[in-house]
Amino acid sequence: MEDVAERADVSRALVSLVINGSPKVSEQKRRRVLEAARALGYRPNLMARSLAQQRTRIIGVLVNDLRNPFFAEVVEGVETAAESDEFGIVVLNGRRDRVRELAAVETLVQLQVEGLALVGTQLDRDDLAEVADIVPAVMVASDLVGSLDHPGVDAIVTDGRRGAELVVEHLTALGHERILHIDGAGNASAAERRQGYLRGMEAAGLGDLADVRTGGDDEAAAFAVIDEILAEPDAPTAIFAFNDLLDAGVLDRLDDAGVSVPADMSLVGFDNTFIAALHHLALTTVNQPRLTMGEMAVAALLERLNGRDEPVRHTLDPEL
Amino acid sequence: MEDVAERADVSRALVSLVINGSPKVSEQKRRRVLEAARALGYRPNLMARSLAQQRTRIIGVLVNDLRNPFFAEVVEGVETAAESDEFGIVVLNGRRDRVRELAAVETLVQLQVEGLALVGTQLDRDDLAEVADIVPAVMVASDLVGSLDHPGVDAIVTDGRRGAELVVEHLTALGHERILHIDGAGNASAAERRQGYLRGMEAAGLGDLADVRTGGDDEAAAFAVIDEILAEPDAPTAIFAFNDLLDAGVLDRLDDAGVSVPADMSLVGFDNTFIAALHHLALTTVNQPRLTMGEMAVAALLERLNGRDEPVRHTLDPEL
DNA sequence: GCCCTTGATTAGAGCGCTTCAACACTTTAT
DNA sequence: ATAAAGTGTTGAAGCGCTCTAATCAAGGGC
Repeated sequence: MEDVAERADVSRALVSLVINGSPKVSEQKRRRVLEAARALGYRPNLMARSLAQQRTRIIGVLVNDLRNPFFAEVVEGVETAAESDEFGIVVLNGRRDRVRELAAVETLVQLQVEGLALVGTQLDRDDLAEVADIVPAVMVASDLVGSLDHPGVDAIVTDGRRGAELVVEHLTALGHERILHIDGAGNASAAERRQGYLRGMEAAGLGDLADVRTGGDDEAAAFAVIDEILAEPDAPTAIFAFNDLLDAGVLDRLDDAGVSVPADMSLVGFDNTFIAALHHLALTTVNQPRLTMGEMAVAALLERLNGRDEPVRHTLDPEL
Repeated sequence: MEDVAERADVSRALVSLVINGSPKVSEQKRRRVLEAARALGYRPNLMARSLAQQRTRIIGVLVNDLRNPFFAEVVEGVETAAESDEFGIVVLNGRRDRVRELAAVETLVQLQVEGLALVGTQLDRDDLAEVADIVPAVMVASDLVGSLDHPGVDAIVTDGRRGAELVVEHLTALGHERILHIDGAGNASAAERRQGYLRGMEAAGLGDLADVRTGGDDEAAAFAVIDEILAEPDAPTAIFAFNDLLDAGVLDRLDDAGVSVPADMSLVGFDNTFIAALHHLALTTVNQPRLTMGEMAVAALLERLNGRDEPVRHTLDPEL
């Protein structure tokens, strides 16, 4: 910056004004500075700028699992919204490991992000207690584990309970009674969907046929469960899987076992990822408005930055 | 930091030493400082640290498209490798837009990243000319457009030509002759695979049956092409799609048209994403060692940081 | 002709940290 | 006893930028 100033024969302060597009710089000097900057290949140092400015204009995004297309799309929503508000984002990948998530949050805070978007994370209230006092945070697509709100944490979620109920209603309408649920094990959204399933079964008068098995959140998690189920008497006629990824695994294993879908078994997933849309799979699934969720998350953070103090919780309606 | 120093009754310099785990601090003061830091909830400011230290320990990652599981997995490889070398990564998503990619590179440079991993990007030599003098860069899974090397840019690629040849060999071995290729349009790896396809066809004595159509790199890109093909006389008996995503789209559209795979049409993709592995699709595809590629990229960058000056180019072998 | 305003420019302090050289204090060698 | 070497600690400069307050030049009003 010093060099640019010297070459343009102005002060460092003026270079700063030009770089930041201040209106009170004469056209003549502006040109001189820009020319000098180009000639020297000058690039402002974002670190130094942030330090001096005491703000970074960065939103930190922590994702449960980048390989899950569902989360990837939520992140895209966050990214577009942030971009249009002149914010940058830094994405860290928790890779389904809660400890890694915790470390990532710490990194982001130290990076001085101005807001924290937690996409599908498994963090609980205590994990965020300290952090939420420092930087506004918003949970997206999963809620604080245990549902104990923190006044500094907003939430953008789809109603997983309702979504699961929709699934059960759909299947019972098709005449199914033995409907089994393979859940998301420890995944942050698992409990909610499980509850919705159970409630749906009750409501349909099928309470004692309700059957929940422990699954997970990727294809591999389905294999053991399916083998187990098929070996039992009274196999279900329909399976509701925690999410599309798991559902795809279920489909695979059923295929291996010669069970054809939907003739011998109905299948429903959750998230409406592009996988479900592939005609060969044609999985029934529950849609969550991914991009919108990402955008709403950014909106929530910006409101916080503009002074809002009470927590906000947007619950979106799922659709079959 | 000042506050911590005061509370622990030491100088700011000593706090710095403790935080950075310097060995030459007495156990007693180390304890006092850590205690004070905890009590005050002190968090080092990464921006300030980087500024003072004149290094960030951050690797910038620019991805062509995060929604493509192939790229997501390469990024995971980069991430794990970076992590074990005590580097952080910042991921930016180009979303298939070259202009956005260019802007992202600029952002990363201004962020003072110490290395640049360009995953599947469409940038060319000129785009990087300036940047590559400042910060080491490595192209992953795609090469500089035009293949004009830059001495500051390394490359980790799979041999797309060979991969495409493998595909053609596979299909001809099955007895196919009318093998059509739907390419990746402007995608960075498209040209190479196209060439491999053409060469393979020549080698099999099928040069005049070679037929390349413009596709793209996502499912939607396939629709129009398939409609077109099916309307023509002499439809192909096999299709080689640019990548798995496109291939899935091809499969979908064939399905719509009542063409069954593989009975009426053979299909091959590229990348070996988990999509191809789904039994219901069971797409034949060409594998690239994604995680390894990510890890090699980091290794290449670190070598640069340790003084290597000549460019390096690792070409990995694809596998059907 | 003087004072005030307006607009453009600059000096300099400060952002939170690291690090080098200097310092005080011990320990060891002579 | 004294010099030399080693430990642990600190003062202060500096990283590249921003931003406030001060300075300067040029009109405009009286």
